[in-house]
Amino acid sequence: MGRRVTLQTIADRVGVSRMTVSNAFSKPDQLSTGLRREILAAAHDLGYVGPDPAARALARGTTGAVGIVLTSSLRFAFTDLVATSFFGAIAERLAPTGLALTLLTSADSGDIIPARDVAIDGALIYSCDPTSAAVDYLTRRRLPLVYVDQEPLETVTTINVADRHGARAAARHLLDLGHRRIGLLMSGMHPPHGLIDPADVTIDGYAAKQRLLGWCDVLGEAGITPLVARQPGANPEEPRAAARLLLDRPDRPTAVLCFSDATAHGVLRAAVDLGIDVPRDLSVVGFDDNPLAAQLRPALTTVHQDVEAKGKAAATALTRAIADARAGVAHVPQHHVLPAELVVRDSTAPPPR
Amino acid sequence: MGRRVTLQTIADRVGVSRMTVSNAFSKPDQLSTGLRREILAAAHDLGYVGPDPAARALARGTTGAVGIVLTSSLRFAFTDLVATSFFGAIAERLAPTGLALTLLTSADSGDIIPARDVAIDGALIYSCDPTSAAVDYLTRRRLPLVYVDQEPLETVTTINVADRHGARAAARHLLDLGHRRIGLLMSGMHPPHGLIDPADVTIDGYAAKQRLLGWCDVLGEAGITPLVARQPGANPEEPRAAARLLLDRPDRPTAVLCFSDATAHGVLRAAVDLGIDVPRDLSVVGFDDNPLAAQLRPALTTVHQDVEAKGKAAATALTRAIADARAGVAHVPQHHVLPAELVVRDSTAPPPR
DNA sequence: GTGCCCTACTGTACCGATATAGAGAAGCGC
DNA sequence: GCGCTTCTCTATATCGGTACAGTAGGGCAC
Repeated sequence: MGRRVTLQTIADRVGVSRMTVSNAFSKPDQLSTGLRREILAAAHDLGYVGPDPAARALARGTTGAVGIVLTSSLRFAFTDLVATSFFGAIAERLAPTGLALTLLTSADSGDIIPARDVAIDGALIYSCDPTSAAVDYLTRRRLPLVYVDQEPLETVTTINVADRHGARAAARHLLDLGHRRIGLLMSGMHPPHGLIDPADVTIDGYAAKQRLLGWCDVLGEAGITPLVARQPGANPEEPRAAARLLLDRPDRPTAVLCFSDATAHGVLRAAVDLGIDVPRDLSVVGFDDNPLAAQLRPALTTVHQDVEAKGKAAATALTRAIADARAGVAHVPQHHVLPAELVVRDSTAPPPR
Repeated sequence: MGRRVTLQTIADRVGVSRMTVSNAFSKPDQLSTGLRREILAAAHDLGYVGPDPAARALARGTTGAVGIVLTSSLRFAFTDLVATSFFGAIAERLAPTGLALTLLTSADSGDIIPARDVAIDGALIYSCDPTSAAVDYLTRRRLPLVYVDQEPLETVTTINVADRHGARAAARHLLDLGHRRIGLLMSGMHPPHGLIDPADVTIDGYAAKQRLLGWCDVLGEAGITPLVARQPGANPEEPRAAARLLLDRPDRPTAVLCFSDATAHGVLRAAVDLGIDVPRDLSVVGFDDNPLAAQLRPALTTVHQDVEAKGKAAATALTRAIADARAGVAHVPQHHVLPAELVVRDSTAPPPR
């Protein structure tokens, strides 16, 4: 059985040095056209496909792929419209650079840590526990990193959305309409679930925390104590159930601020179940302005974030960080904050009298 | 400036051979606990993070990542609910094996071909022109491959859905209800668009072809010539416009068979625009049974495919092919066909008289 | 005490490329 | 004819690991 075909095989066949064959593939301007043609022909003849990516990665020190680390349930990452739009924007932005995108899960248990074992040139850390083993490895490996929707860290480039600002605007909007009994509907995998004290909210994720803080900034100032419910987020039916914790009660809120459009959708459906008219009897505010928000009925008042721009910014920041690293230049961490703006549609109105 | 820390650095420090250090990380049972602890401590001390993935990939011949090749617009791949659910199912299935998933685009122009330059252990070929350069490289590299929703090829393991069968069921359902004037709404990026002859349909993708064939099998048998419209698929507004080509005419169809639930959604919205009642005045059948189909109003009659199972089957087939390759066993190509079944909901009824 | 196995570790030979410096020939100005 | 640059191509030294075949020493059976 013949050995595998490598550069050397071709070099021997053509009678040139291995380096020249390498150049024929990787640096065409380093050799004469004639010889190059001859080499490529011989390569084709021998069934050689091109330089082995793994060997090239070792020799060059670059792999041509960047990672994106996801902690939260994979099911969620691919079900959530906001997440998928974000991935799409990144992939699209990365395509012309030739970088592939590798999905790295960060299950914290076991010793399966792709982030440790897969070769990449840099990574995006997205909606991911920053203390996870995966992030730890990447950091210690000194790979170029960009944090997205994570607690800002001085030393790392971050991309964030003005969630707190947006949340404030949402809360203020309800106050301006005259609402005083206000419910908050949070999302999060870990207990406690159900009706809870705002102070007890175990926060999952930086964005969730910022949104809650934003609401409380405004409500607190107005002396309002909201009613808070919390639900595990992945399943579309769960928000609907959680919403009833807020709606099935005599002193039910006249308005609900939701962690996302998906949870808001659950509230709308629960309202239908209960015969509560939105916005006449109940105002609902979402978050994200995902593609469905405008199509819901009533169209959802929500806080818009530009996911497309977020993906673009993340991809650009990462490619820049990688370029800096390659050039040996010290990378100066940057901190982008993208706007989040209230979009008033048809799901909010003054409270019933 | 000190050199990078490698296994050798640690070996020198501890006074053992490099191989022993390697074993401390990769084969713990090959050395005594005490020595191992000492080595790991020294490694930690020196800031060594673990074996370099690129070097390991070269030495071991495996990378810990598999690719998924996507041709169709990336925007589409991340916008389409069917595609994203599929990715999710794959990622979830892959996670416990420790394999990461690398998204490989196959832009046919230029020499940016991640599939050629990124090291992977195997790949899924999904909704992708089988003649693309990316697929060609992967094939010639003799990487384990699995084709999903592609024209079956004897020599490669394939995963397909019984699209043609499902399409037949959909068409038969309309005939059974009594429909005779039937429209088809196809999706495809390439011209011609608009109202076209079924024979002129340039097919994009194997699935599209199978669906069209299935419809025509049944309609042809019944002596019915359908009215066919075609639209570029990515944008949610486009089906709505294309639908009007079928609906804005005196002899408008009493029923429309749609390439996907997304296009069916467009038809439903066009019907609303035109004041046409579904299903009283118009029956609409989708394809895929995506998560939204049941939530549309009226709930969509459609052809269900189990995307979750498709992802599972794809991931399993690929990991098996990779295992076979590693073991040096000849891989016997398998051809899975998953069921596609009609789900009758509220968007179909007998034609108006 | 001899033979044998087992454990723990070592030495050498790759894995398949690229970087970098430099050698030899050709072209050019003066 | 001399020196200089340009164009091609070569030689050597990595890149950072892992595989595999040993070797040395200790324990055990008989």
